[in-house]
Amino acid sequence: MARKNLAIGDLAKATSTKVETIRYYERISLLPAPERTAGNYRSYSAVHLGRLSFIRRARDLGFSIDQVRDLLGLSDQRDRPCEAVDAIAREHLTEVKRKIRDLQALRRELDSFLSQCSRGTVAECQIIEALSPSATLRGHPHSRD
Amino acid sequence: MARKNLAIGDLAKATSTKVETIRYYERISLLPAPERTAGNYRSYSAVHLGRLSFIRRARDLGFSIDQVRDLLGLSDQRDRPCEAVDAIAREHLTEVKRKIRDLQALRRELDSFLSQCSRGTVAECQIIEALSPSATLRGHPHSRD
DNA sequence: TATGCACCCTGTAGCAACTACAGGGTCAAG
DNA sequence: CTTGACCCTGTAGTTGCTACAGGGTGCATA
Repeated sequence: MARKNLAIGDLAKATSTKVETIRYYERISLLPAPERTAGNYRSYSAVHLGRLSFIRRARDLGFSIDQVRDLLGLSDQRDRPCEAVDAIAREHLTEVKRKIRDLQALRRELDSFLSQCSRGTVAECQIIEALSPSATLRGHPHSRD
Repeated sequence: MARKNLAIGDLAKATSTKVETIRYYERISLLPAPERTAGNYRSYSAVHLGRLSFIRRARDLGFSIDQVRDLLGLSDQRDRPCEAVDAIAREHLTEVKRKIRDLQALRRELDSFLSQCSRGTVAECQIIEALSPSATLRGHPHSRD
């Protein structure tokens, strides 16, 4: 009673995934290999659709492939306590928070560089100046060659 | 009057860069190839030290290798207007802001998942539920196999 | 002088997570 | 029966390094 099987292109469209990515997921055993048609085409069932949707969603949320693999494994063990799931999500959240902090620090630095730009020549450019090593400790390199 | 030339390991220490990374930068023509000693060791001058420090700082600020290449090229054209420098920094800032926004959205989602975790079994896990495709549109997969 | 040992050399392969071919085969429409 | 859209496998490219393997160099010490 397999209702409607999907070719790889259909699955790709249904999940906004590239065909190559689906084959890649199969190669790394993230998505199980589907049946094949007489012409050797992959033929996906609703189970695959569900599984790939799960993967995509988790990937969109920034979980690594390994984390997704763990989450998938856990999601199949429905009677186990969900502490492990919680732990993965929590670990990921910590990572995300760290990245946000780092990027915000970065933004402040870039903001400050840009606000100081006097639109003169490169020689006076505060951005280049800021990137240059210990600007006050040396003369301008190549200043008179 | 070359004051003090550095072996690759010294340069690595001075810039908190791995030796392999320095050789990699040379291979991709980001850092110019230095002189060699009689024994074929790389011998770096203060110019290299300055250039690598610039590269590291820019990389720490999240500029891509190509952006760093552009910034380096511009920093050598000291009499040109610094608009191009400004443009690179501005473009990068836009990217950084976008990443921050994305990550904050992500954090909100993860926060909400975690706050709903009832510490029951995987079957009731809100995190898994949230990742699962259109949860209301289907029964539990594998629910009775 | 021999012998460690730390350092250096080249070249290549690996990491994540895809993406993009090349060089074919399949299938339905016209 | 040909055209075109799709599919197949396999391999190489992407970014920015990092990690070997299998050697050579240079200096101190026994």
